[in-house]
Amino acid sequence: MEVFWERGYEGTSIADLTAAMGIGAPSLYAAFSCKEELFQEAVALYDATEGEATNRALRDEPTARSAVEAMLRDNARNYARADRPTGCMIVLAATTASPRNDAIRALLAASRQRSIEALERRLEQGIADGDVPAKTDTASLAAFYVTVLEGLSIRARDGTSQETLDAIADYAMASWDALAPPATVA
Amino acid sequence: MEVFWERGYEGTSIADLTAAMGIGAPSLYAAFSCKEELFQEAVALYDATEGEATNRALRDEPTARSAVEAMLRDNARNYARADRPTGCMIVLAATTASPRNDAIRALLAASRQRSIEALERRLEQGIADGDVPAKTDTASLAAFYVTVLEGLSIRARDGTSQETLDAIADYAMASWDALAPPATVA
DNA sequence: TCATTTCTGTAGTGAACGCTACACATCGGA
DNA sequence: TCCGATGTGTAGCGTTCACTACAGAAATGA
Repeated sequence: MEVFWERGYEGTSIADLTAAMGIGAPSLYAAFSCKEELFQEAVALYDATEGEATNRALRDEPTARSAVEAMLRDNARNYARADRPTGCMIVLAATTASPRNDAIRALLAASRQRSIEALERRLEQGIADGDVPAKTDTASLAAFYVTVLEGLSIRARDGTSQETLDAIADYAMASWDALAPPATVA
Repeated sequence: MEVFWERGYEGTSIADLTAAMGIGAPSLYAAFSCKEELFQEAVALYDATEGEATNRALRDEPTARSAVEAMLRDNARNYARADRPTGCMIVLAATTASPRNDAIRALLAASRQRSIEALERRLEQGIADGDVPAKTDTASLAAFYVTVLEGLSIRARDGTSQETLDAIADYAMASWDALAPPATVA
């Protein structure tokens, strides 16, 4: 998973993977049918581990605002960690691809789409809870915050410091306060 | 340039390029010494053409706010155009790479860094002009808007509609109004 | 018209790709 | 101790990669 995360799908060879695992190619193919299936398993592992920060924020935070803020900040902290690849694997590992590998790109695009939809549902829950204005365009607002989150992955991969990533999250949350100030909630 | 833009550096083969150009490999190598140099020329062409929207916004718009807004909206419109690859080549063509091609990734990262610095200088000009609060952290604010811009490339590549990209730009500008309202300018 | 130069299409280089056949080592159960 | 099964290392499969030698076509200048 970490090799795919660091180098992307097309930038990772089977030799890279077997070297990282300390096994030979036949052992790898005894466990996974092909490179594509192995990548899918790596994505599933990534979702189950690194994706937990976002899931937790959307599930456990009391308000939609704090959920969005926690999603940005917790991921920003994870993206800049020095002990592993920077940024988000789902965002970085295959932004472009040869037509032969377009299914891989589409797989990650679908995962990103699910992130938008999960945030959108959380915003709708906020409307139901009364902490988000009823007239809010939840689809667009969810797209905005996922856009910032995806941009943070590029920033992190380019070496932007965690302090700056946090400042970016600040600016993004300022937008929330401008559009959905608590005072206007019924 | 369009092939690299669509498929990325590692996703593009010499055969893809010669097919798109309608020439043979020897003709290509008579004009460019290697794949990497050809890519650099494609990036230079991209900067000179597609980069003009951002340059124009930062150069010709009267205030820092309108410059940022024009940068986001003009690029958002370009990113979603149906007659060519979606999103920004500089952002998408090599977010990750094999160690062998890391120079390519670093080349694009340096170009992205220049975008942040160009925006930062425009914000400083806004302070000098009096349309940006003097206490503004120009480095962080520039990083924020470039983060949104880079996120828009991911969104565009995932097929997000131009209307939604525009709405995302709206939210990003709402952040400006929250942090740097015109009323507070001296 | 012809010699010279420039270009291009064919064909193929060595290396790296994803993937696999096969012999051998290792190990649990009888 | 022996046997069958499982798993691994070596070696190599066919293909594609970036890149090039070379011969013939096309274009240029006298």
